[in-house]
Amino acid sequence: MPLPETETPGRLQAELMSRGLRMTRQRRTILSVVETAKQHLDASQLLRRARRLDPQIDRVTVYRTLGLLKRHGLIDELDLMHLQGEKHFYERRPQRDHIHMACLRCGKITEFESDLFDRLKGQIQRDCRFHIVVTRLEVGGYCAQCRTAEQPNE
Amino acid sequence: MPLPETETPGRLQAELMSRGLRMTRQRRTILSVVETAKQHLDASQLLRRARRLDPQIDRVTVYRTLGLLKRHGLIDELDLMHLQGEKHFYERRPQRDHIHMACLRCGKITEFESDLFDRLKGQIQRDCRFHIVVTRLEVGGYCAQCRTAEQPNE
DNA sequence: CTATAATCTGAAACTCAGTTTCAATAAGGA
DNA sequence: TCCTTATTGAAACTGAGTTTCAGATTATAG
Repeated sequence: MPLPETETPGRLQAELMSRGLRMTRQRRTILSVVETAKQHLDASQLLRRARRLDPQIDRVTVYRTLGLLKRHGLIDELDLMHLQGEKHFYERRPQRDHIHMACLRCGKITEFESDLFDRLKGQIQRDCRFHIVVTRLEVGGYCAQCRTAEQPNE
Repeated sequence: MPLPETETPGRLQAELMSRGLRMTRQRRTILSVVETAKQHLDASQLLRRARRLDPQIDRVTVYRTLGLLKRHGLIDELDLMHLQGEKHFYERRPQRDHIHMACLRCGKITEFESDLFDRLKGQIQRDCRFHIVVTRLEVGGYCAQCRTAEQPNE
């Protein structure tokens, strides 16, 4: 259930430039990796890919650039139910929020958009007088394939 | 917006016993701390409280007991939007799932139950043929008090 | 009421993700 | 081009959580 990829390449760069941030060689490289990623990547995967383009990049620069993108609301940080340790995964902030479902058996991550989710966020803003900046809905369970297979032994 | 506290004390102990697990002095102590906690506690807070009751308890036992409770679905692990580092918080699994809202300014955590959330989970199970085991919906933003105060400087 | 076998605990060492520090470097406006 | 300021990289550090293993404890069988 892949979502449509509608963002134009170079968008992150343009966003950061327009906010008066310096565009360094390292940032350009990291941003291009984030923009072209087809799956959710963690910091070390991002570093590895950035180093293929520019072997001199340090992991500390990756962390700093991720922090920058987070603070500017350009990417979202995911836990994906901590299926694989405590690391975080990143994705460009989508036009419309979606839900991440993580299969506890096969590890597959599925994304899902829903009107009910949009309405729920509206309800939170109204009923709790809470101004939403970021949301994270993660669901752990068993996907259609694994549901029908044998059940987990614990 | 505190939720009603309806669980009976000793419930966690009874649950683990009935599943054939050994009830040690340390586990009893840690479970009683989890059961009587009025807020979301992290592992080190839990350790400190457990040590007031039994100074010999080691942090490794706290982590192991938390893992046990998680695996048995008796507690839920929360990130609370990583407002205070990377640690996790714990709460007894409630009868009905709720949403955690974290104020990015004052750090207050608010809980919220919603029919729309229940319906959304139903939709996920049906439309995605996904068997839900655990959900985590966390929302970051500004609470009613902080919304009206000056806006954050970044 | 022991003896026994399996489980649990504590202490230390370790892992892993992420952060801090600070001197050297690079960006971009004057 | 110069100059100020932001950014980088390398190393050391932090903090949460895990592994290891010998010794202690539990539940149970006799």
